[in-house]
Amino acid sequence: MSGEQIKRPRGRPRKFDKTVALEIALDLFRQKGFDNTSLEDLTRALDLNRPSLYAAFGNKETLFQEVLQAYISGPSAYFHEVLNEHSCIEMVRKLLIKSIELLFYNETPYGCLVVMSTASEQLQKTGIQQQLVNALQAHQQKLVACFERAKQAGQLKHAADPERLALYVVTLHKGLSLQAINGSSKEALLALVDQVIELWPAATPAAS
Amino acid sequence: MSGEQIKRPRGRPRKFDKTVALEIALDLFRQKGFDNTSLEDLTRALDLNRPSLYAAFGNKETLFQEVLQAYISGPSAYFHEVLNEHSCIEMVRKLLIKSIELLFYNETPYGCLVVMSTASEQLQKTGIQQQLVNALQAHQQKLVACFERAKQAGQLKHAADPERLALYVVTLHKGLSLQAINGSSKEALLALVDQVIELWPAATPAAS
DNA sequence: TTATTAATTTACCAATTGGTACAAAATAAT
DNA sequence: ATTATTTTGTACCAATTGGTAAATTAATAA
Repeated sequence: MSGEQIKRPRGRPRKFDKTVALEIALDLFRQKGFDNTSLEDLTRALDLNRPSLYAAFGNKETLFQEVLQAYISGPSAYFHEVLNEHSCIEMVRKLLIKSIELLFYNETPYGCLVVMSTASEQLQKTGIQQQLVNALQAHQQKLVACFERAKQAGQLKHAADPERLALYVVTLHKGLSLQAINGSSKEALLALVDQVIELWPAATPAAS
Repeated sequence: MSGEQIKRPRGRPRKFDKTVALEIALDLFRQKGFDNTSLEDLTRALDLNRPSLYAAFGNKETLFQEVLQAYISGPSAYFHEVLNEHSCIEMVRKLLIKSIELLFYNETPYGCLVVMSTASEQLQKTGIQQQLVNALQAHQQKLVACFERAKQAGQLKHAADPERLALYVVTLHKGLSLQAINGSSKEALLALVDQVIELWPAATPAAS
């Protein structure tokens, strides 16, 4: 029974698990956005008091950043995973569908962490907002690259403009989050994805 | 010279014009959203003190509602005007283009009043949010009706689903606002509209 | 047992929030 | 002139915000 002995740190042990704390905080931030999630909301949901939270995470902004990291590498990892799809129409489909699944992973649809915090003044003046925008734009550029490759490979209509197409997709992507918050059903949004796919400018196969 | 004599009210005259006050407040709400626009922001921008504002508008929520009414019947009147277009593809184009023009009517793009306030807890618990959502859904239904008529008139592909198409359009519409806030240029967004129009499932003319 | 380390708890802080009481000022009606 | 009416200006309020100081508790290392 000489199990893996975890080397416990020196002082009083933490009452809570940082990882699950981040998950709970994520849910809060997604539901209410950064500004509307108060320290009181956080400490109540995490069942710890303010100094503990500050000792563990610094302050509200740094907490948000940790949450954001967990969000990126966790629930919204699909964001980058889909880039590996071979067919670009399939990539778009997966991107949108996974986004919807994430929005509805809980019965009451949570918003998107990013979208729900776009209006935050605090995130704006601390530069976190800009950091987020940059990440989104980088992702958009990756989409452009994908579409360019797809065009070379003859997957897209020859008139297709990769740049425009990427903007089109990310605009839809963000729009989905607003629709979910504003009461569109999961089914309706999935149907919307079908619509997008049907309209997709895939190269028409050679005349039969 | 017996010009139209304006019957002045009884007491001390107002220092400010309610109409322009609403316009200024609109700009603030559009930039910062409901929650992040403080009473101090408002009174400073309107150059009046709090009691005056409260005497004239009730409180922050009722002020917002008046602003909203002014917004609906003013800058975003296009919202309903475009419904009168004969061609439904032209309607969609106008809807999206006018939306972009509104977002960029000032050099620094303001957000959409609605989108910038989706995360507001205050608007949620006062029911104003729901009221907004209802208005948007009513508008969406009008789009559905338009597309149904267009389909009858042979403007749309016979496989087109008016319901899905309407959701598609409003999702793009809301997405535009987020893109503007997140730094997309007016030109890029206008190009996006072209993209949408090119993909539009218009009925293919009879084979030449 | 004692010292060290790090977390918890309680209590507090300054700043900001939306909102208001009350007196002074400006106008019209008498 | 006086009164009635309405808005303005000053000063204030309770509640909430993000954040912290200091003492206490729980663990390990000596």
